[in-house]
Amino acid sequence: MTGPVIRLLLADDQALVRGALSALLGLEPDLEVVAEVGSGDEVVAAVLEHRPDVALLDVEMPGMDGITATAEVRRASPDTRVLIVTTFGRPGYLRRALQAGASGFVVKDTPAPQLADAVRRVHAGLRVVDPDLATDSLVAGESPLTARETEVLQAARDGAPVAAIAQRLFLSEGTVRNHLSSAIGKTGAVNRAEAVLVADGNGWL
Amino acid sequence: MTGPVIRLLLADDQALVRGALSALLGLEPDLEVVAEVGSGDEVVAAVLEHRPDVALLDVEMPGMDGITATAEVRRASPDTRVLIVTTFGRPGYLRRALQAGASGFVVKDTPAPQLADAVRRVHAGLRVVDPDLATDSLVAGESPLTARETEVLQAARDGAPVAAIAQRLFLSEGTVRNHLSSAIGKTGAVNRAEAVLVADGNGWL
DNA sequence: ACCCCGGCATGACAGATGTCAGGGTCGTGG
DNA sequence: CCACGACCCTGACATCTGTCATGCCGGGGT
Repeated sequence: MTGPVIRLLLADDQALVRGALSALLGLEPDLEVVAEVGSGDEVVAAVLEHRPDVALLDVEMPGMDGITATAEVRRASPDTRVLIVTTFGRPGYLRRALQAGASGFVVKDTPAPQLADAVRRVHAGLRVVDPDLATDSLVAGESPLTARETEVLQAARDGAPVAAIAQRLFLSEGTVRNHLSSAIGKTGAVNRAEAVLVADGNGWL
Repeated sequence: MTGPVIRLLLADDQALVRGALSALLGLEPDLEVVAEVGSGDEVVAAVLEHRPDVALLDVEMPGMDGITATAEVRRASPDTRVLIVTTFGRPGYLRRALQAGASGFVVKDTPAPQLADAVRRVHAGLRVVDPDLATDSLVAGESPLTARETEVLQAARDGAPVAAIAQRLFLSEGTVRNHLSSAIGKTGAVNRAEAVLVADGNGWL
């Protein structure tokens, strides 16, 4: 092995998955995992300390989500490329990750041998996105919800009644009902519960 | 390496995670992954074909959940022990998995080096359960919901209105409302949305 | 026999949800 | 300046949700 090694950072809150991915990538002679972190807010510090070539970030992590961490990494270490590795291929996630500066986006349904390939392509400056997911992203489009509607729908996630949401967000109950109604209409749902599922599934929340 | 090898089967619907676990366990000289499947309904056939010593099963899989697959495996191949490896350490899952015949239950938050240890202990006839999870299980207890209440609450998961649930389950709307009301009371929730979350979080659905 | 329990059903009703109309304020762009 | 969109608010109202009381049926246990 005389060629250069691609240095990697892994960020995933599930320790077992993180360790397994490290083992998988560690089998590749041209890849080396130099750091692993379990929460989003540890990513940038680890990037600055270890200077990886490619950071593989999960989306849903405690402390900071992978998309926000992507933007931070790109700002703090422009030479580090980001590959998102996530359970849910939600169109909104794809769009926002690419806008945040990610070079690639793979879902955990991807066959294992393809991950090392994706890492190498990202490292070589290419963009790696599943074509089906790209299509879904075009179909789902950008979130039709205003920031406030998104916030109210987020608050409605756990079934909170209008009064509780109004209290939590310092709004009147009528305003909350209006925002929910609007979000229900924009997502084509029959009620708030379904609106939450639609928006969540599209990565709009 | 002169000792015996423990033969493993992996079942997880996420190809990347499955492959990564295979790589992780494959690093152990006394472990050998002899089969991998991506859905629950493929588990038994693969067990019968490959005769693994230990089957590592995820819970939430298409085709058949890992708990049902556990019972099937234990019936079809009593010499094969089952280790559940799951994202969600829900108390109800733990209880039902052990009752179905699983010898171990680990969550994906478990540090990677502990997985091989867990496999060896299960193979040696020991039982492997996280003590915190066992405590949660005792606290949460068995589901207080009747089968019918569970079924109605399941149907309510995606926000379906009462009329739609009644139609889907061939019940009257009044009966659906009664079952939902009962489930809300038993879970201590304020409405059906919260009841779904409570029951889900406890592994009762 | 009776009793208990779970499941299903009906009906009444209070409160919550969602829709719609209308109005005001603020910031942005032409 | 005006127009527009986002946000917030109020009020009216139809519909849905959840609760409660009541009753019937079937199965299992004593």
